[in-house]
Amino acid sequence: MPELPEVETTVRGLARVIEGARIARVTVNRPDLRRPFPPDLVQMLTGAQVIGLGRRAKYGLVHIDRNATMIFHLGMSGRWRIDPLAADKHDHLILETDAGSRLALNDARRFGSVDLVPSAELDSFGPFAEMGPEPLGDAFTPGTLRAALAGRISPIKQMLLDQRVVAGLGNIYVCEALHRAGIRPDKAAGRVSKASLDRLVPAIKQVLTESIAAGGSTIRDYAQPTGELGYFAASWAVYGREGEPCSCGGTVERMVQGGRSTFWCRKCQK
DNA sequence: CACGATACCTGTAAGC
DNA sequence: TGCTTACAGGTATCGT
Repeated sequence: MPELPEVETTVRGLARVIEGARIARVTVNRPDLRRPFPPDLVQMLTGAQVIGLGRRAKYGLVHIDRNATMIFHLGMSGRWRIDPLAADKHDHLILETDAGSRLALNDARRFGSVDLVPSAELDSFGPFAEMGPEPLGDAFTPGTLRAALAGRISPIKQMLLDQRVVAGLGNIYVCEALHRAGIRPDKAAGRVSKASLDRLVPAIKQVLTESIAAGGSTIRDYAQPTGELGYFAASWAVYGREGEPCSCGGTVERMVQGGRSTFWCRKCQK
């Protein structure tokens, strides 16, 4: 999926087109993604004005003037297409604005989701209720991370993917941040030194910030809503680079943790 | 409760 | 050219 930087660039792209606009027409091409669409989705969106966009972790938020918020998740393969030139069989939900723009939520694998909640109840929306801090927020510090990891024996890689520890990281940026901080991905989370966590937190913030500035990471089907590519993939130091040289002179390796690929360098990650 | 395995779904690339 | 297999940005759920 789209991890945090890709959702952030998606939300910014959508905002340019729908913030302040009224949704004139809603088309639902299938009844569900991972979950069924909310039964009142079409009724609530049709005629509503979009008053603002937002993001929580990897979820995009579309606030409308009916005290409601549409929450979308892009799963592994989701993306919004703005004014697509042609229809695609995976365009599942289409919004048309009164200004004539078309927005298509496209998701081949359908691991994504769309929910609708009263805006006042956002914090109690299921997935948000137990979520950890935003990695780019002030509440995410070496101290809070250290407290969250205390006593945990799972590998640090897997703990960073746990949205209850920190919310918004995915496979790519966890690999990249651990590499930047020089930490072995399979080290028990509770045994990562304070000095390492002091490097890890800024490494996470930097890699996310740099990726957002580059427009995210384009892989396969991810693109910003406008169709522009995200260029951060060119900056990956380890992700997807098995067998290639690491900048330290070592070699990037791949291992499997929790059924997912981890890319790392044993020479500079200890 | 923590943790690992599995399921969900389609597309693409690699291997034979 | 098929056909088969492995793998892909995530998360929910179900075992142990």
